[in-house]
Amino acid sequence: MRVSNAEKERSRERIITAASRLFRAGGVEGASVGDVMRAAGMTHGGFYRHFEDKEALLAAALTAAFEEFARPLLEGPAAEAAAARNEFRTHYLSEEHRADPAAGCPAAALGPEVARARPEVRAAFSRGVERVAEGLARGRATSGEGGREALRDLATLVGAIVLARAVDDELARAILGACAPDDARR
Amino acid sequence: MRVSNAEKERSRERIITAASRLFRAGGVEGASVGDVMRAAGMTHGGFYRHFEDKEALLAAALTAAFEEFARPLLEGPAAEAAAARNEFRTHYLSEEHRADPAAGCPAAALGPEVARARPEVRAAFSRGVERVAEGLARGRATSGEGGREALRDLATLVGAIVLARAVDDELARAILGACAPDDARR
DNA sequence: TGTACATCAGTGAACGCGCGTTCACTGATGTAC
DNA sequence: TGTACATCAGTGAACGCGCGTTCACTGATGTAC
Repeated sequence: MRVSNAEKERSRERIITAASRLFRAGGVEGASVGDVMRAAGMTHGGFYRHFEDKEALLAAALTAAFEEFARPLLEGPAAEAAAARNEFRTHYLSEEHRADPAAGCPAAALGPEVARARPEVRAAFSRGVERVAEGLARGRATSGEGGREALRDLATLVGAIVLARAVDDELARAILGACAPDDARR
Repeated sequence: MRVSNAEKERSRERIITAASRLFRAGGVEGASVGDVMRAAGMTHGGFYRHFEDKEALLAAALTAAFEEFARPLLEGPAAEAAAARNEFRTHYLSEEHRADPAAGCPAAALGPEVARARPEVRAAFSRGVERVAEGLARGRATSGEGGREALRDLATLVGAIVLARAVDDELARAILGACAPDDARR
């Protein structure tokens, strides 16, 4: 039975939200279209009324995940940007973030899979990375150097959590600790 | 027809070498057991004379890939450790490494998949990360600080290449450039 | 505003396909004497 | 060293399974008048 346009839009949002969590948790290949639709409260058949194919959903899920993930960096007043950045970094390198990829950084969870995906998916990922880097650059040197620092910071964070999640607990703690700010300079 | 023990051992090495390349190139799920065996010059049925299952092969492939990848850092004389480290870093952040994951860093190519794998696989990955970190720590401060720096360097390298491979070319260049040593201090 | 009809969101069965794994078989290799 | 037999590496067919995607169908919604 047909549902209203407003309800269709709500269905679409539920699908994207579910995919954004399930893909980050288990990888794109670890969550089937059926899994995603079930998590969104529907059956699998209706999926193709919303997306061309599974990879189109991945693009939408990445955009949503990055936007949500970068929000704390981008929404506060400029004067508090440095504080927001520190808080972001601390959370990023926390045991909670390591243990909960479903709500965590999409770049760390899906990078290698996106590297093998269609240009459309890579484009969504690129825009997301730019958003996070933009957030990390706020309130920094206005020259190109601020952007450079932001990108290097982001790379360190992503690498740290990718490694920490794949290694045993002891080594993970050493990695996360090594990448944490060790003084006020950072 | 049965083959000699020596030939069996050679078969095993070919399987591991093929898997180590194919898994890095396309992900573990992107290369089937049949693909690996074909690349090793055999048919799929014999696979289980060598490995319990596909994940056991992943553990072996990770060990081999890390050992090969860390070798340049570990084998030279101690006096040249700093130079080897710089060369390693430069190659790591190069366009060649970005374009050729099959011969590249196993951590960057397979981290997220390993994070979801069995303890046996995670253990092999952990030992590999330790080996690379050991290589990066050679000739550095003997205190704990040298190891800390090595781990942070490794995280930056891994994150940079994970991001660079998933984003478009222009942003990739910016990321790799931002993580490259910009003076003799690094 | 009301009516008649076209549209289409969601359902659930079905499809073709590739996967990891198993198995019977072959015949060369390993081993016990 | 030679012989007889057990072992087992590799082959290729077959298995069960889950996947992405398609499709006929239903009936509520959207729309043209």
